[in-house]
Amino acid sequence: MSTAAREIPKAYDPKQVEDKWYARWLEAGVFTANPNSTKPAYSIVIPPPNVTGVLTMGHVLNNTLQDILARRKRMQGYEVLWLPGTDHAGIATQTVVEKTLRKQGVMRHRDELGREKFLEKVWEWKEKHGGIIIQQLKKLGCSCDWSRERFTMDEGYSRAVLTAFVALYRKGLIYRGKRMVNWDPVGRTALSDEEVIMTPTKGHLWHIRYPLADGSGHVVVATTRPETMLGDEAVAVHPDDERYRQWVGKKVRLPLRNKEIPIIADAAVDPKFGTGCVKVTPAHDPADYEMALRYNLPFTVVIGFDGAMTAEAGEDYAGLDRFECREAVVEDLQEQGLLEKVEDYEHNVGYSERTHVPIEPMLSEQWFLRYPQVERSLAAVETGEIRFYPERWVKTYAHWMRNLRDWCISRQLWWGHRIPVWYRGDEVYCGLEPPAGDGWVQDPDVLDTWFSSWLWPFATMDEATRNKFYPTTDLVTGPDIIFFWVARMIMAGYEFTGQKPFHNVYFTGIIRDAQGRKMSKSLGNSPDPLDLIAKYGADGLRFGLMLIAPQGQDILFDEKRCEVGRNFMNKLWNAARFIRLQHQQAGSRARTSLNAHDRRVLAEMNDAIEKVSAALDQYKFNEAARELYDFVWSDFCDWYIEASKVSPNLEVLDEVLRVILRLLHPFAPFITEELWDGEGSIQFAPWPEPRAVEAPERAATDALYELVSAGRQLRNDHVSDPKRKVQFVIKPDRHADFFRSEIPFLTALWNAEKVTVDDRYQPSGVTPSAVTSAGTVLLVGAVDPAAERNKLNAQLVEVRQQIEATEAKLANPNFLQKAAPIAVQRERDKLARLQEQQQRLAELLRALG
RNA sequence: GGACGAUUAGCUCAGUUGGCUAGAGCGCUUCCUUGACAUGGAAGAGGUCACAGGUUCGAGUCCUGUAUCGUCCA
Repeated sequence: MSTAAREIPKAYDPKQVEDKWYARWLEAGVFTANPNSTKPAYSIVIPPPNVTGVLTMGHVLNNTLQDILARRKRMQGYEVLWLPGTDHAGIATQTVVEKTLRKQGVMRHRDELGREKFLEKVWEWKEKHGGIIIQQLKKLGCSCDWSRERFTMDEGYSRAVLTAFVALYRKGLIYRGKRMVNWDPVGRTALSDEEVIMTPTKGHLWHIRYPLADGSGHVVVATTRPETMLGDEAVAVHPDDERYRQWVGKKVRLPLRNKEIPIIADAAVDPKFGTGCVKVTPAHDPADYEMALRYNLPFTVVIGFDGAMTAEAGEDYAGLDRFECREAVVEDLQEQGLLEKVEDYEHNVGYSERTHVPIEPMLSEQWFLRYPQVERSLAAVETGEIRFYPERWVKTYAHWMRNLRDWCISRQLWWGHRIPVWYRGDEVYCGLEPPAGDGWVQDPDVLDTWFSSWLWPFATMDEATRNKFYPTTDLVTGPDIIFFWVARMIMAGYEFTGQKPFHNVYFTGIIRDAQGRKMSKSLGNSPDPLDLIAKYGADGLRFGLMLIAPQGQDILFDEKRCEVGRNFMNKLWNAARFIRLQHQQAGSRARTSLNAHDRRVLAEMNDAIEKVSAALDQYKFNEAARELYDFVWSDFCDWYIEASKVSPNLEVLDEVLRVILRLLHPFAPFITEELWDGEGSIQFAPWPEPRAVEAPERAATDALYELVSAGRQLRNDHVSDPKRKVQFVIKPDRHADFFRSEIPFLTALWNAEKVTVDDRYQPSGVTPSAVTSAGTVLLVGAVDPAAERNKLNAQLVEVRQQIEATEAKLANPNFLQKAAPIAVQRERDKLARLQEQQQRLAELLRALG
């Protein structure tokens, strides 16, 4: 082995390569987008991860896809902007910081610190833990323009958020009002409808007797939340319900509270629920709230913002937690003989997305937004002005857009953009700056984080950048935030820029573990991507993931996938290593002197270019990855490199490798850069285009490869000693001259002593043989005649079955008449081939005696 | 209850507008360290394409229904 060859390690080690190249790329500034470039623009904005978050498999998937898009466009000659950044994630970050400060004994509740002091602590936290995820994205190889990194709480961005608020306020789209909202008693804040997760929960249905005020009996109401009865203001039945018609207008005496409340009739009551007679708690149930408005019922608040019972609940219950109170109420009802029965009951309970506790419907003063540009945003997606991939998400989007309810945008948090509204007595002022004069007090609430991120595609850009790169080209995100983010960005885009924010939206799948469970921190089933990168390399992780990420389907992730990716990189490494070693040896045919293998691989390379390009154009990343995998491993390594060992054509080897590296670069940026020997960085090497090639003899090479496999099988079945040199004879039915010219190739791949092509060969005695579609392969040497006969008979049975099936088809006049002529011809050809094989098998059997 | 998706080898998935003998990877069995690669090579076993109808000369592929699983919405 020459010294040069020894310098190329046998196994690919990504550690030696990845960090080195990323540092060089940063140094060269190759990711920085130039707004003055004359190249066509291509842009993506990153879905900003939580600033204090860490990289998850979901991020790996999402950002690999974006990087593939960005890198390919760079190669295709676009000026690419991939704009990164992070999100302040109001409630999530505040919750985490509060928890930590409590654990450190700094405070029990944030009120002890006060707003300013607390925010200082959050910023400290952000400085310490923010940016981890950015470093992780770099490890993954993401080609973001880091010079444009943004944070939703940055000064400029904050100003954009407040400006948007003021504009919408002045348009009358933002208003303040006392409404029934989703209250998170642990986070102590209101939430939007989207932040409530409905979860089927096992509970009970309590049937409670409410005595009639006139003492003439009782009605039975069914409820899943008995503690709310303390705030009941009516009992309701459906107006058409015959069972209760005579009760309507009477009064019942509310147990435990000893007050009279009316029985009303309302069409909102479901007569099939429970007894068909329901309690009405105006202050603690959205449906009851609506009913109360219709009937002018009072709103008695019995549960406070902290989730504990208020004084209105009565002295027996005031101060109890809502769930303790439930038990107490049930116990008391039971004692008074008013509990008719208890059933097990499963129903949907809303949980806070963040704190995971049951949401409390609560009457409270909040800010709401009437969504702008709804019609236009809906039409844009339905007409394909904005395209969704996969398209089926259009329906989900449209359904949500058609059933919009005003967005509760205020949060009772401190970490976030403070609402730009000031009060003085009855005066209200909305503006970017506090109004002049004394005595103005700013609204204490902050805005929903999504009220800032819906501006992300344009508020992250300065004017020059916007002129070049807005509207952005592609957005890559998960379908779980289609309402939270995607839909709202579209509305914001039209409202504030008059344009759509992006042309295409690609929705990824959700990453699950091997058992199909969603990856989550609490389950501990989510691997740390950095560990995976350390073990398999970023390229291996990326490629392994891409192979299993079908468009819009959920992805069952298993670490095995990374092995596939790593192994593929090693395979590629070694193919390149082989070519380098060849360069050090004498003897190569000229580029112009192509043999059948060269022509074939060049034609297959063209197919690969076309298929990979087409797949990427349609966002079918896994198809592109699979095509590359198959082309590299099977066509290039298994067949072409093997043929090259017999007769190399170095220029073709180099050419194919260079195309492979370029096609693979978006998926595996590091190894392809390392192996690239062209001018400059591979990042700006032109994306390959198919070019005219000499027609490959596909039928002949197919037949040749079939012969190779048949011969190997004979060897495997009949020769136990792998070192033993054997002799093969081919009795060709076609391609005889070609086979003859490929004797060196066959000899090498069969590890044979001698290969002969002879169409008149007559075996003496028992000779193991195999019939292929282009001829018979015989392995010269004695074997067990019975075993040979069995094998041939088995093959004969199979061939006969196929002959019968094909004959039946061709005997069908309908088929002959109606099928496409080419389909008929195919069947005829197939039959002829099969009959030929049958004949060969019969001959061999006869020869065996 | 509504919408959408899935159901093909032990596992995870391909399978274009219906048309050669339904493919791949992993796993499994046998053999192999031969000068690219054991992160590898060769060969093999393994499938009633969820079920039931229908359309068609022909259905894994199209239509209808059913079942199971998943996601979103109410």
